[in-house]
Amino acid sequence: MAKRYWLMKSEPSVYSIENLRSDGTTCWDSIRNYQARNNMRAMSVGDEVLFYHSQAIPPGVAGIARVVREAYPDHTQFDREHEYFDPGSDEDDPRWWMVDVEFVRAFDEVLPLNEVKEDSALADMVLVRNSRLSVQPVKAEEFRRILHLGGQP
DNA sequence: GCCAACGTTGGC
DNA sequence: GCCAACGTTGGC
Repeated sequence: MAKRYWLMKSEPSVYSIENLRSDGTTCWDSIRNYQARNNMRAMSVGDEVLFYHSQAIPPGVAGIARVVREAYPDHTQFDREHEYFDPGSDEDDPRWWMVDVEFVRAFDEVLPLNEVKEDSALADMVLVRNSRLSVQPVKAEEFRRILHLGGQP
């Protein structure tokens, strides 16, 4: 399977690219949206991820991560104490899944969403067309274009 | 804080 | 299966 590309959103006040830098690797838990979950289940080890800061000033692409573990059940759905506990999920047939990603690098500066929106080559990005989806596919040429706009080699 | 866009729930 | 009501996301 050829390498694929994705974009994953995180609120930096909760978990930023700098948190990922210091952790090295993290599990992408607490996703409770079927489309986002399906996208995570389609990921392969080695796929590259644009790490996006939402609810930030400015919102935008903050860096790059890489998938290091394919989808496995999200433990938080079974944790009664957890905010995203899901009483409807069966341990033998879990509803929610997550992947592990590792830090690759941070952009020197966040590439702001408005610059993405202004770039005609990126007009069809899911990010531009459906601003709500938190885990989304990115085309190879879109990924390359984002890196270019973000000042990456 | 507002609100548009989207997703989910539940009555019928 | 439709659709109104409600909830959430996320830019601004």
